[in-house]
Amino acid sequence: MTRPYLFDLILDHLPEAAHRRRAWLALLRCFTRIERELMQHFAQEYNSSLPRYDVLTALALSDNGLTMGDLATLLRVSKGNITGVVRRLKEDGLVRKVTSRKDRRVQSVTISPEGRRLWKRMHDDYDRLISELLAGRSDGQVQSLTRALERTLAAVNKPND
Amino acid sequence: MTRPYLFDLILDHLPEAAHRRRAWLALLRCFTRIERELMQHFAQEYNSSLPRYDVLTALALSDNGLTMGDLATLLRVSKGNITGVVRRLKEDGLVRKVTSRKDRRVQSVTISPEGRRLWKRMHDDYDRLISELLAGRSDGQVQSLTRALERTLAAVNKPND
DNA sequence: ACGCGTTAGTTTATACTTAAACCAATGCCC
DNA sequence: GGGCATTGGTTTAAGTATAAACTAACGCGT
Repeated sequence: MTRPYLFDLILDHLPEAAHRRRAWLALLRCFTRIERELMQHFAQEYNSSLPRYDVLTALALSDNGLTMGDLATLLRVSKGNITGVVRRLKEDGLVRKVTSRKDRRVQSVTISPEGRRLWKRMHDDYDRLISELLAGRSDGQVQSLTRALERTLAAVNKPND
Repeated sequence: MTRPYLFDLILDHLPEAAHRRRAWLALLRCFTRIERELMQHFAQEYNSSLPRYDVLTALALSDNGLTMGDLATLLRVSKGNITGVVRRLKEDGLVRKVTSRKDRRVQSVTISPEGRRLWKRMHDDYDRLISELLAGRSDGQVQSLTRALERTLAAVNKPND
């Protein structure tokens, strides 16, 4: 019925006891399913993308602007990546970028009024979409999933010694 | 202590009741954390990538080879994407690609012996890495996470009625 | 056999991503 | 103040991703 999917193929070849591999597969599917929904919505509705939204979010939530390095650290991406995304946002008038007077190596990036307006709309849409996508689960089920994921993340971050 | 992270910034600005947004944030963090680990390992160890591994996996688990369209459907990516990844795998001698004699539009892609050898190593590594990353969680905890994710995915796939 | 819609894949244009090389400004240390 | 390591960002090269335009082959109906 549903289109064939690589992960079903993998699942068929997985020993019953591969619990962790199954968990990762479930995580991967769940993530990519939701991410794709968000991505397509942003593309159609705003001709924009999740990386652009992330940069705008970082700037919108930071009062005094951020440097390129701040952005790279916050978003966990390379500095070269930030250079490109910010350049395109600037071309669209959504952010400003000025060289710091104290240290001429430093670029200070701030969100423009149009940028903030767009961000607000995207932000609301994002929340609404997530709510809709997860509407089939009760608050309790959602919170229990959150706890399981947070504990898993914590366990991954400090590997057992 | 840990480096500042956009998602912590967002979390600070989130109303207590945004359960679904919190769940998505947790899912996103957990996923990207593990994916990054896999990606870096594949890059360093095999000078390769997850998309390449995915294509090799699809071919390794399919007995008679696959067409470009089959690969695109299985991996849920565009056909143009497959064209590029398969071309590079072919250049590295990991796959073969021959035009079907029945229908000269169709390309039949198969994994080469070297491709299968590499895939086996990557596959074992992949399993091992996932096991290590999730070693801090008990089998029961892992299975409970899997169930929660699978139910969430099912709920996302058939929106509320 | 001709035309024509459909299908399979490739190409193109653009964006996002990284790592690594590079450039320029800073700030130290003597 | 001259040299030099460090730091902040950009550039470059390559891979990954999409959508949309395109090409070639098929197959069907007449």
